[in-house]
Amino acid sequence: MATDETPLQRDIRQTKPFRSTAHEAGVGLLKTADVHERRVAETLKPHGLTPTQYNVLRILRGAGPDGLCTLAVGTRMLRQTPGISRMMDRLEGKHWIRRVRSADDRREVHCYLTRDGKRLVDSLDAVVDKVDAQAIGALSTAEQRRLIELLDKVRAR
Amino acid sequence: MATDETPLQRDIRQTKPFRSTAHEAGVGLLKTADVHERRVAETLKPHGLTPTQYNVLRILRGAGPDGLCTLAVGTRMLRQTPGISRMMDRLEGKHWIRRVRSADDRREVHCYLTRDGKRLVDSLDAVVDKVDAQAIGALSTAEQRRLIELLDKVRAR
DNA sequence: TGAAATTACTTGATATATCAATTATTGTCA
DNA sequence: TGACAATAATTGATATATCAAGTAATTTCA
Repeated sequence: MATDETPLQRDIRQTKPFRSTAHEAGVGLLKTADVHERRVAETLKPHGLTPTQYNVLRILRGAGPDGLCTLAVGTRMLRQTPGISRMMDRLEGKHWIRRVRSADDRREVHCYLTRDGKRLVDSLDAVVDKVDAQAIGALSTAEQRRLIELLDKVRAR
Repeated sequence: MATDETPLQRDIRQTKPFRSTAHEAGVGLLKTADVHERRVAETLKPHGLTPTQYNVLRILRGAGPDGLCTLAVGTRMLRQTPGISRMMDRLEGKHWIRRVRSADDRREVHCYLTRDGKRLVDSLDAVVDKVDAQAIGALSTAEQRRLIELLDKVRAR
């Protein structure tokens, strides 16, 4: 009475059935995110930055000319990133961002996109949109909305 | 004409609307996976292992007494892990796995779970099942199946 | 056969992630 | 006020990730 192999089982070469539907969904979530992030990483690679770096630059672009202090960037990131200070060091080293200690609260360090940084992120919009369109485009718009909804519920827990 | 803020926008404190539904889904996927993996990591932490280490041990348990050679483990992992050799070094250092150079093909190194390793994974089944049940349990079984299906499609691309 | 390609790792160098501890600054409130 | 707590960030130590290059064993096939 062999049940049919699921696509996920094939993807991770797992011969035994999943212990529960919930477990299969959890595993599928992690595996799919890994696949998706790698697609994005591959796209960004020729431009010399990682998904995390790209994420920071986009956040700073969204923040506009006022910039954002370091920890505030951290709370907006797609992946929790404890080493954000050092990450900023590297971004500053590449002249994509600039940092200034805040005048009103001298504990804070405000981060801004430089002209170079802005130019870089802007130039990446097209290619990144394309990855999303291709990868997520496997789903119809209605399915995409359904996926968003289901993921919202999982996070809300 | 401010559109309503989506749950994802709140989660990543993003004020601007997403450029496309596909992009929102991609972002939601990565964010949700990060949240989920951290829940799992938190559960495993008191037992002294990371999600990746746990993944390896489970794969080896599934492989049974014959074990699996290093690269075969790699293809089964939830996250692509180029540094698998060194990861195995560490697992061996903790006496959770054992490695033997294969007799028929001396390029291969077979990895097995030790008794300690087996005992450890076995002891973790309950808690890990519980995280999945709690986190993914935000969805009904039908919704879980739908999620699995949608994720399958994204990976298939 | 035997030289060349392929496979299965291993190793070195560097980037990033994680956690704990530390510093500087600001907020709280007895 | 002034001690104490809380906040924002940095730093040090270590684990893990990534990529390129190297090594040893096996295949391929002219």
